[in-house]
Amino acid sequence: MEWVYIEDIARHAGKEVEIKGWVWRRRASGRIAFLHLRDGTGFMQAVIEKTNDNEELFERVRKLDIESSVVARGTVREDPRAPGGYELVLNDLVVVQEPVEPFPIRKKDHGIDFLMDHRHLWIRSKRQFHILRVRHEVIRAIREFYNERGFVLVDTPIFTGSVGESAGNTFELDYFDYGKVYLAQTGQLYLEAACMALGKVYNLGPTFRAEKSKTRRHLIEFWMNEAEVAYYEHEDNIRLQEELVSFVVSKILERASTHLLEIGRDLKKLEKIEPPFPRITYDEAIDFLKKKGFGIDWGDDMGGDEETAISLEFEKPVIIERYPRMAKAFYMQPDPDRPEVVLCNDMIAPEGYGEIIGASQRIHDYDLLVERIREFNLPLENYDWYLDLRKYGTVPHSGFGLGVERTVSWICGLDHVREAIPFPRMLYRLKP
RNA sequence: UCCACCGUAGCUCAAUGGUAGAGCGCCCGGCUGUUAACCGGGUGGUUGGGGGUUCGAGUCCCUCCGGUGGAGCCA
Repeated sequence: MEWVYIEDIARHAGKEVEIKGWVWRRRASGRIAFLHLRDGTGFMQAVIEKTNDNEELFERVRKLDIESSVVARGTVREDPRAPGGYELVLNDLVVVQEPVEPFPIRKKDHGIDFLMDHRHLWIRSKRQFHILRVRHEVIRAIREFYNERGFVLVDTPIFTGSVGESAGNTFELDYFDYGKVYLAQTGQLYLEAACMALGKVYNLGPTFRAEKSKTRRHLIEFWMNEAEVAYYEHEDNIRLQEELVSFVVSKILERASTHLLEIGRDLKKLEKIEPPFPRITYDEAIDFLKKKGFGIDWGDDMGGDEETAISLEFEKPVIIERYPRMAKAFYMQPDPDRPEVVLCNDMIAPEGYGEIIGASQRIHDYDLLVERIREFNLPLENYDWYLDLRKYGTVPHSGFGLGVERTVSWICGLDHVREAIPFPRMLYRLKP
């Protein structure tokens, strides 16, 4: 008998097949019983009506506990009463294992603490199934975007000898007798080196921030996609970001809209996402926030509430550009017309989802970069190889980092990034 | 690190300082198409730990532990 996956079931209507999976739900009356099965690719129901010939099977089915692993055999039947339109008319069932005790996550309300403690089991639930499938499609679309445009994947290291941009907030560990090394907060400096070798480069991997942040937008370990392009300037950079985000959203709508609908996402909001995105300068943002009554002055960085207030003004992601240079990282290129601001931008997702991209044109002039490193009181010796890049054929270049979980969270309409990654690492939460 | 809130049955939550309860789950029975099935019966407690106030504490106070949300910082 042919083993088929639930996602392919429609192609097997009328045929006798085998499904290998788990019992998701069970309902039974005196004469008819339903088993809702899942197999990792989807959910479907199996049905059995009691007859003179199948009493033994019927009794086994109506007593099966949820999360029993089973191999179910039967005929695929199209039926409008079945969720999904197809069901399996059972004629045989092999139990691989029955749970040794009742599965803890049942059809009822659970608090987040309980669910997080049971994350290894929680991911079997329907909502998590759909979210993790969307995450998979988001990452697939990101890779596709770059690959179609001739970018080269450059995997940047997790262990780094020198600190990235800021000295605090890094995880420090012992590296044999070499001394201290740090877990990467960003691969940017390496991508800057790589773009001088390969032109257009990107990475996609985990990054680590030792920040004691406890908010719906923060993870300690999160996945970031970064891109860096030689000869790209500020405007080229923004255009690339708009195209990336629009591409990802359109691919999700194309391939994963059923998942989004299952978790209650309003697709109309995503269908509006196409370039160009609205743009405001930092100056305009500050004026707007002051009018809204925020106690913020020119030179201050924006917090989550400020970003949310701005994002709610637009239906698409909004680009905020040209921040004061002292509020941003040392390596950002000054605006030639206004040296007090830098050629950078953030991209703020709609509906209050916050910053999903941080971007800038990088300083390519050796002397200016040295001056900035000194101005920010950073140890010059840590940046020896980074400065080298400015000694040999330096060119303008630009890049950005996209937060994968925040993007997934926005696309899915989640209320916390912890559901956008299979096993979130959060403050004081490392299990499972 | 700081601020706020929370911790009671397996889970989600009630309980004016005065006999610890409900719904769901689970177990048993019933039900011929269920969609969070339904109906009947049963099961269920060191009220997070310690100390204190009080005739009496789930409730008030102190302290510790754990959790959630937020701030700062960022993707």
